[in-house]
Amino acid sequence: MDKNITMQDIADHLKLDRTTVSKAISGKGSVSAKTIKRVQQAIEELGYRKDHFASGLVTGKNTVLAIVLPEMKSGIYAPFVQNFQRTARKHHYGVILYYVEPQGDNLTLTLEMLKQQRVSGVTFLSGATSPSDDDNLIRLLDTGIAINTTTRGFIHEDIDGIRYNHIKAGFELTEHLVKLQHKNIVFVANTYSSGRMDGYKKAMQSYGLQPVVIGDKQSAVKPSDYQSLTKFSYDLLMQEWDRVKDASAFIGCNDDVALGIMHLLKEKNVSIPKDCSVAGFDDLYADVTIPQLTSMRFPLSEGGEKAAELLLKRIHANEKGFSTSLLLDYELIDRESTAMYTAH
Amino acid sequence: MDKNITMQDIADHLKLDRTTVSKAISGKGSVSAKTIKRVQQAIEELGYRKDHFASGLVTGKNTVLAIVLPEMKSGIYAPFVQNFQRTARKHHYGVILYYVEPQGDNLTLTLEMLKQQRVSGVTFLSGATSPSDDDNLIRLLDTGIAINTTTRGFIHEDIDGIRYNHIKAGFELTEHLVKLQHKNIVFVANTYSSGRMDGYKKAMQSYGLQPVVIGDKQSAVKPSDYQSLTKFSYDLLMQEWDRVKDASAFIGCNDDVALGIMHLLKEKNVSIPKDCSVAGFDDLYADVTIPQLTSMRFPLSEGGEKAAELLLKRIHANEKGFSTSLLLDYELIDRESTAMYTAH
DNA sequence: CTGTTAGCGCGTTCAG
DNA sequence: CTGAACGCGCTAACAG
Repeated sequence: MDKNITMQDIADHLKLDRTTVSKAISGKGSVSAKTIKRVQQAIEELGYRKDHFASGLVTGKNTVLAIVLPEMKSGIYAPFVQNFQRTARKHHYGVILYYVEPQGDNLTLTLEMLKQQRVSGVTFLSGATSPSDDDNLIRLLDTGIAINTTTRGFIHEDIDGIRYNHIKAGFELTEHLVKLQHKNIVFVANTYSSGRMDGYKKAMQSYGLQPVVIGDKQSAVKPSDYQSLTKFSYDLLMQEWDRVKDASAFIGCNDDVALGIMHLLKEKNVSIPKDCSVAGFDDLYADVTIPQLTSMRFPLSEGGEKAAELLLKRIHANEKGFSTSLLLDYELIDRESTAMYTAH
Repeated sequence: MDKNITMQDIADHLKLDRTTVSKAISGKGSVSAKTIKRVQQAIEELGYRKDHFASGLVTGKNTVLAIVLPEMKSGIYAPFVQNFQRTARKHHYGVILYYVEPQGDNLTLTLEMLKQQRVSGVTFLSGATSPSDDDNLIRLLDTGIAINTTTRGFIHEDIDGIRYNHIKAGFELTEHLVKLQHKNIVFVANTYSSGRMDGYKKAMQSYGLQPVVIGDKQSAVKPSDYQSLTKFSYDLLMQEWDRVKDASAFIGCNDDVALGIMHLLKEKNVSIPKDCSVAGFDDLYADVTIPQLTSMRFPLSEGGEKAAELLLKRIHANEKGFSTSLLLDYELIDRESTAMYTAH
């Protein structure tokens, strides 16, 4: 009754061969313009839709992309996944998700499943793979699958890369505060010193200001002792208070850290942003802080979109030999926690 | 060279017919125990792995499950998705994700893609479908796909449901505070009065205490005026302060609201939890508050696991005619923001 | 330009 | 119990 109609059906209806129809649709073989028209019309009439799945069996590629991402409790990758899917959907591609345990051994299984499903392209998110997996990724290329990664260095000329400009983000946020007349700006780091801090230092130096970083190296308070970076930065600031209490602005190396700063300042009755400005990175908690936190928004949504686009591009125009590398910028989201410096 | 070996290969190797091998593997037709052994051995030897994709073309079902979820910026569903995938992977099923815009019209496209991909089962998350879509879901059943939903009422006897026990959660959290000797417990609601509030009221009454709810109906401060529930609850409490300042405990109808409460209490120099306890629901921001917030953890991870299991169960034992309905419990996560009541 | 002949890898009839 | 035959829906190499 509601049976799906196939190429055969439209071939019968037109007294043609199914393969001719196939060519008319794909445009691969040579078909007369007239029959192409007829086929197109019959397609409309009968409401035919090509079965990509069946087609996948013979071509070896299904209209599906995949994301491989690390198992984490945070769910931080949600915007990436969402925009990746949205972009894929525009091109009528589905999106399969594979989680891998960092340091786990299920990447192998994942790669098997990718192949089995005839996935056309896959993005490996930062944390899902390490350099030791690179050989496997390169081997995966032989199956004709499109590949890219985020936050990884160059792996292969046929693997694209998406990176984030942490340094520029650090620079811009610092510059923003400098332009608000702040001079005494403290950066609260983490033992893992990312490019964000480098950007901060660069900005401070280029404006002739003295960088002050706490929490980067041998502070008595270590983030590894905490399950929460917020509490870490709170305790850190508490301990280093004498050293930094004259600061008119704090930058947390991420929003968790920035929140710890805010908590401590409130406790010290330092008004934000009247007496002191606070800013962070990632833009995760803007809506749950009072005042709302100024933050450099991590371009995850954009990343998802670009990743899918890169895959699609490789799939449709399969030129080989050059890896494109995208460097995505953060975006300053200026909210209530930062303001013009005022002397007291 | 590295060619995938097929049933044909193992048939050749055993001088058998391909279809006999197929039967030996599936156990459907009748095959001698001896040849089954031989086949199993050859499978090991040659490293054969069944191609589920190809098999999907003939059976009409691929070893893939799907989740349909609403496009939202929050990414709250991440734990659900992650555990769903983890469960699916155990059974060698893949997971396809489809986002739909609430009130958008791409659900139709999504259902088409589900069918095209020969998805074996699908979970529709709360917010992705509304009662007006039910006819489409029921029609989808005809394709032999397994279906369940979360936070939806009964739809069809062949569609399972997962629900969350909001009332019990409200009750338990309130009871927890009562057992800490609190008597004056205020519930900060939202215009949408969920079961959480009902549970609160029920608990208060059953302990002979007077429920006090603010923010539920005609308060001058309306959540719709805010993009952030945190700011809403902060302002609300500010305005109603005279009425509730004697409370020894506050319950926010979710963690966003609870954070607004915390912010205001800090500003009023009410010490948490010494002078006043605060608790919330969902357990989203535990690690970024100081003190850490006591909260009823929303069983999203469990939901993901159960949803996948329900699908798998329907797929493998295809009995029809009874819809199972799961009611999942929240879990009290007792942290620093709640403490025994002490008179001042 | 069209149709023929072969598959892709597997499942489900039927005879033998 | 085994094998032969047909089909899932589509693509790709040839001939006509």
